Amino acid sequence: MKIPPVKGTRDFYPPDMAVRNWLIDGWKKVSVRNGFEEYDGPIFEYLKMFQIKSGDEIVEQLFSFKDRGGRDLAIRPEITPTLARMVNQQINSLPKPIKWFSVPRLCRAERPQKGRLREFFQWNIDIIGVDDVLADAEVIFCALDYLRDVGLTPDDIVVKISSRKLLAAVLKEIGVPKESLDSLYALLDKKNKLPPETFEKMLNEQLPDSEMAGKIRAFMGLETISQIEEMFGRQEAFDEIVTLMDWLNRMGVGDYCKFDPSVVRGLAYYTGIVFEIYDKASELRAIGGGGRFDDLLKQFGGTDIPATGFGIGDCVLSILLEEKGLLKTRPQQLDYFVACVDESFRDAVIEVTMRLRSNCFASNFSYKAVKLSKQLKQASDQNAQKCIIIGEEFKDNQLLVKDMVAGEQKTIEVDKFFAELKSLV
RNA sequence: GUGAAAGUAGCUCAGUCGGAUAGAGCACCGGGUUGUGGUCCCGGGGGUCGCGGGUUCGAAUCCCGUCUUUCACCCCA
Repeated sequence: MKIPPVKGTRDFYPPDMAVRNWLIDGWKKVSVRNGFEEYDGPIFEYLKMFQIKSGDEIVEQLFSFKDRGGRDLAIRPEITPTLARMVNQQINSLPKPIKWFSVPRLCRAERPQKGRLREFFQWNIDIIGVDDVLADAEVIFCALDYLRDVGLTPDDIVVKISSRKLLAAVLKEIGVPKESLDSLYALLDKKNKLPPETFEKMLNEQLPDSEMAGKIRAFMGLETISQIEEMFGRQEAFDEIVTLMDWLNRMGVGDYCKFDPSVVRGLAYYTGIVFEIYDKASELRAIGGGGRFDDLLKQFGGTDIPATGFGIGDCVLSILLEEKGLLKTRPQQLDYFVACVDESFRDAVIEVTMRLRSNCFASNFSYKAVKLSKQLKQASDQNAQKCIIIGEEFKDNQLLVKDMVAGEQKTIEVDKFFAELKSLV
């Protein structure tokens, strides 16, 4: 019986795995050089952990199950609740600020489509315990540090930045009642994702006052902070976003960043700076996004401590990098391939190979003592840097070492060869 | 969860007014007489045409269902 892979999942054959490793190694490397430490949690948690932050409707998007003790559990669709739980558990003993990162494997029971699968990897970084906007800048820098490192330029991607505080202030200025804010955020978040007519219709439904609706529409279309100041007067939240932009410029990533009031983020828990990273052509869904969530740890039963962070998934990013020709792989690398001219040298092949391996050199050999030309082909296929050819000269304790890149070869005494290797390690 | 399109070898695809042993390129395996790879030449294996049912003398081809993929919704933590 043939069993197909589960809907929305991927098999990682060695070439795919090489790409995945390259991608994730890059995330980890950049996290570490930005001063973040890696953490991880279990891949399943209590179902209710995921309801605290996102509500009941999210349960439909979860892979959930009962364990044998009747506990309601779910495979993690995000790692932020786990982060909150872990931080809260040891809040008093953790040195502040907490700068942690993780690359969790996540599952969401959504309908797969371009750039969205049911199982994926997501790079998360978070700074907990700093309410300075500098931390938001550092988080954005960290994302761009990676994206720039892999070769994406300001012509390829843009970080659209706004502020929940600013949005709240403007909506208050406009006269929107406080109780309509959350549902309005959800709608505004969709502005660029819906056809204009549909957005208009939904906006009018939520906000019958046409004067208010008009002002909101005008606000969403603004491109600079000073325009907002002209239209709505100076707001306290301005300083914060001006400072953020200033930091990003000083950090050298200002040309990737753009103020954009239409960035809202759908989730209710964001409290300050919010941002989303898009491909410049806007043909793909968001590459990633994040923002400040100062109340979240408290909601998870912890202390009142500020936090900011982001998440970037592997699916959309891979598509973009592939399109730009920037996707690299890290294929199999062999230091040595040990070949022999005929069957009589098989024992020597095994002996030499294992000795190389014991000295920490990646080495391989052919199970069948096929023709030397075939063995060399295998060596090429496996990207061996060098080949050791064992033939008649082995009887005089000599090895033939062939450089597969340069094509040169030389004979060397066995003991001398291994002595030189040791000095290399 | 809703709607649309697609599914033929490991991959990219050809093949349908319904007709005989279903093809190509790439990949894979083997060979090209003495101990040298990344090129070339020759040969080979591999498909119950996604799966199940129906119509028909006969189905890869037509119809229905189902699964998967892709696209658009819902959603996007």
